[in-house]
Amino acid sequence: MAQGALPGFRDFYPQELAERAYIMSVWREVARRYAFVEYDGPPLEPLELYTKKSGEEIVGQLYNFDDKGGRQVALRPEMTPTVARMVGARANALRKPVRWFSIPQLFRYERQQKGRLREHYQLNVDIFGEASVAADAELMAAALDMMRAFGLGHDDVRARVSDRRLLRAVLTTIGAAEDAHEAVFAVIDKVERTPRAVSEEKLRAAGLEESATGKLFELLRVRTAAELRAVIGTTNRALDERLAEIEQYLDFTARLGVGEYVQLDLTIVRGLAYYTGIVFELFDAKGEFRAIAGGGRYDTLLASLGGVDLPALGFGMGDVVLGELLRARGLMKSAARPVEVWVAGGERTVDLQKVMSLAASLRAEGLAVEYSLRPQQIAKQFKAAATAGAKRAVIVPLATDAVGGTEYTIRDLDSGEQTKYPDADAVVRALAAAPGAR
RNA sequence: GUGACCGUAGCUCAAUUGGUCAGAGCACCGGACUGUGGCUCCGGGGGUUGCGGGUUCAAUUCCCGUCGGUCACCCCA
Repeated sequence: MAQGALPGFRDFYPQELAERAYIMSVWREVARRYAFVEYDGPPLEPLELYTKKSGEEIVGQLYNFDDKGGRQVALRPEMTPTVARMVGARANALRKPVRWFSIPQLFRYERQQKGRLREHYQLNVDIFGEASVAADAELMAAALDMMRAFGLGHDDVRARVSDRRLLRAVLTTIGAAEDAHEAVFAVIDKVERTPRAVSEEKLRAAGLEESATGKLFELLRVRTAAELRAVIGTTNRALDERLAEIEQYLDFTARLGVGEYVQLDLTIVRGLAYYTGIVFELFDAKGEFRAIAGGGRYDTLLASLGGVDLPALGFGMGDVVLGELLRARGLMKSAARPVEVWVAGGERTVDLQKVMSLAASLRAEGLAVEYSLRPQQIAKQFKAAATAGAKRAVIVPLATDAVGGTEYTIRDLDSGEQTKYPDADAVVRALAAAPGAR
């Protein structure tokens, strides 16, 4: 067996690259519709950029090394620190809100598994400088419009939304002490893949009363704001504020046309990281795959990284899980550009020369042209044209003999329809005038 | 980092209880088809059976190690 790519890394053969290009083209197109503009940063960053935000533990999960100048560097595992730096550096000059997106290749030194490699391309969409929930709704709409653009309807994809501040208010309301919240978050984050008895035990250890635990499990099953209000029963000012906000958010997403995808789901916590407000994850409705995308609001991150104090929110969407889902649903397309015209001619070098001249003229018109690089039987050339997926073929008359006449023929390889032209110029004019040879 | 399962041509797989078992289909290349393709027929290239040891008269088939793959845990992108 020949040496393959490193574990967790991918070779992109033309077919796979065409699929990747398709995914990226959809990302870019929808991002454009939402007026997000593209940026990029360096794939290699100072190690410190990541340890400062996530602590030293993260180093075990990074591709890092000392460069020849003795600097500690790392292949970027995420884009947020980079974009935070970039925005911070020009915060005053940028028109707010800042709407940026990027499609970086990210790296993570971790054992690979389904939907998770050591490298992937991840769309990052962020908004900086806007604290309103309208921005949260806008972000969600962009993510879901991408799903729609890929052909994934609300029967295929679910957007599960929560809000950390809402969850805190809920916890307080049901009687969970402030200092137990973090521990409760951790339990909630894993509640779906943990036996209930285990979760209950952990909640008890965190100091929750039996009644509060029961209430919490009820609340985690809630999927609308109205249900939440009904289940929790009592209310208070902090809870009211948060409920009003999430309700407005849900209304906004509906106004933006993606309401049927969105549901409230307090089990969504998004790790333990830097999120401060509304958080969300996109899943396939059947629950076969990992999260397709995830994100939320991180209003304090820029300031904590030593930059400006700007509210911020964003989401990431990787190409791996999305690709798996699209393939499984028969929705994967390819951005491959096929051969538009195949030029066929006789079996001698003089014939090949005529073929080359015509090919050059057609290429000058912008057409994708291929031909047999060595003189061969015309049947063979047609076989090659078919295999290449060419849309049309041009048959060049023999250079010397008059067999077959002196006219050029354009043949539609799908329909078999043929048209004759007196000379090469006429062929070029005909093909250049009728592009769309896809 | 931990655990389970798996590893035969580019792909999908076959090879009786270890004994001509290294094969088939697809793909690729060539020929049948000396001015027209995708069909058909024929032929060809390509594998030290992931790699390295061991057991045995004999291993693809058993054992160990290693590398790789898949899945789960950890963690999260």
